[in-house]
Parts: sequence; C-alpha cells; structure tokens
Amino acid sequence: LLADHLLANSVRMTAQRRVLIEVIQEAGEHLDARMLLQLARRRMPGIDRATVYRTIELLKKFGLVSELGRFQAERAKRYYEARTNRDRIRMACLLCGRVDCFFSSLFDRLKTELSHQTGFEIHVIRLELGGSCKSCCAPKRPDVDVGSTEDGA
Amino acid sequence: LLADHLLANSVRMTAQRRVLIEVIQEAGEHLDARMLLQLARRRMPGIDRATVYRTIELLKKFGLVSELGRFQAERAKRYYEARTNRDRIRMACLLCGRVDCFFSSLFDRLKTELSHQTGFEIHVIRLELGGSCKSCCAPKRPDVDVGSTEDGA
DNA sequence: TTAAATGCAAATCGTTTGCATCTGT
DNA sequence: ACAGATGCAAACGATTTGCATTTAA
Repeated sequence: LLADHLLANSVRMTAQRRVLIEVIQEAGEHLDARMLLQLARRRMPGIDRATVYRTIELLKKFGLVSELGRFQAERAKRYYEARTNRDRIRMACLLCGRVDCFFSSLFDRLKTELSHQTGFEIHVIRLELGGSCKSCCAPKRPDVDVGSTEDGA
Repeated sequence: LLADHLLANSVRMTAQRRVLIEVIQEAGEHLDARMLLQLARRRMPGIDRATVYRTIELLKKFGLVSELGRFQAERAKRYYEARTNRDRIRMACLLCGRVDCFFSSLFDRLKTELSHQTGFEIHVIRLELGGSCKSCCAPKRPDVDVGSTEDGA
C-alpha cells in the first residue's frame, strides 16, 4: 500500500524499506523511532537506526506518514503513524499516559472554516488534548510534586 | 505579574528569576530556551542555561507558561510563552517559517464539546496548522526537494 | 554497472543532572 | 543559618551525518 506509492514514484524498493513499511502499517498509531527499529529488527536483525530515520524521512517527503508532536510531558521524541484521510484528534492522559484518537465532524468543519477565513493552505493540522482521562480523573491538581504538569487552567 | 503568582506561593524570588520572567512576558509568543537565555543574558550576562530550564520547569509547574510543540519541520526544540486565558490556534507557514496565532469561537466550542463528550478533563489543548500562508502560497506541492513537507492532504 | 541505500561510528543539539558554591529570607 | 537556587561541566537521548561498503535496477 504505502510501498506502491513509492514504486509509483520510482523510488527504489529495498528489503529494509519493505520491512519498515510493513511495521508502520501494522503498528497503527504513534510509533516512535525506537519502537519501529525494535519491531523491524524482529524481522531483519541487522537493520540500523540510521536506516529507520532515513526511511521515515523518505516517507514523510511523500506524505505517507505524518509526524506527531510529543504529547505533553514526554521527552522530546517524535511519533509516527501511517497517514489517514480524516484528521484525528489526539487525547493524551497526563496521569496514565494513555493516548486515544478519534474524529469529530465539528473539527472537520473548523478545519474548513480556518482554511477559508485565513487563505492558508493547510498541509497538516494537529489537535492534541492533554489532561486526565475519565478513569484517572485526578480529584485535584497537585501543586508541587507531579513534575509533568504543563498547565493548570 | 507572573512573579506575583510565585510570591503568592512563597517561591523564593531571585534576581535570575526576575529577569527570566520579565523576558518571557515581554517576548510574547513562541520563545525557545536558547532565545530566552540570549535575551536574559543581555540583562544578566552570567545567567546559565541550566537556570533557564529550571525556571521554565518551575513556571510550568505553576501553570504560568505553556509548552508548545515544535511545529512541523523544526528541530526537536520546545517553545514557551506566557499563558493566556483563551486557547490560540497556531498557524505555521512551512515555506517562510512565519507563525501566526489567533482565536476562533468555533474552536472554543469544539473544546467544550470534546470535554463533555469524552469526560476528559482538558488541561492543555493545542491546535496547530502547517502549510503555506497566503503570501507564500506555493502554486504546487513540491515532490522531492523541500525536505520539510510533512503531509500532503 | 552504478546511482542509491546501508551500516557503523562519531557528531549534533536540546535538555537534564550531580555537585560544590552562592543567596534570599 | 541554611534551604533552596545557581553555575559549571559532564551526561543523556533522540536524531543526523560522513564515509566506506553493499545492493537494486
């Protein structure tokens, strides 16, 4: 699937790329480089970090994966996932670390409106929520000892 | 202003903190650690990187600054700004690098709706757009040589 | 054959930390 | 006085790069 896009653009298809692409497609959401490398090595032990990064770069260039920001409180690493047609909303629980993705037609509408009103040609749009999920739902915001709190509105 | 919040929580107010806080407030949007250090050094040459990061950490802990993601194509650095009451939308032009912030009531509405529908207690919300601004407005999406394209929808 | 892709190791860059020293209260 | 803040330098972790080697077309 993704591989076809590359072939269509006459990009050389190597064994490593095939594996990396498979892993990305099977893994679904928010895969990071480390995990991608790890999963890929299960199928091709010799594969290198650099190849992972270079392949990601290539896929981004063709618009086949999107790069996500680190959610709040995460180390400065990046996550990747196969592209989807509709834009997702990402909801990260700052307490348990769980990340949920979903769609919203109001969000779709907002995107359209923004594009029209600003004359901005949108290539990527990213909506991320950070907070406490229903299951965790912190009774009160800690004052001085959580260390990962980014906001307190 | 920000300083008062700290004092109210009986946080020790040092010379360095005073300077850093001033700079953050005067600088406005998307300041990164490097720039913050640079500006602060104009007023207090000896100030150290570590102090900058530690102060940012402190301000985040009290909810006085929010941490923003890197926009598309940026190196993995983080930006900081004094907090505002209303949530802004951030629009980054991938061609000229310009970043604009603005508000939208539809966005405000979306936030409320999400919170209600998901039972998620939102602490931070971040909406970022990446694309081409009106002035740049690329006639066509480049295929293979921009290097910063993240998406092609 | 040969331009492009890979592995390896070293380099970058932002950020964090340990520890001895200094400072606000 | 002394808990907490700072500077310095070294550590860290993700990502990137130079270069000799391998590989797909």
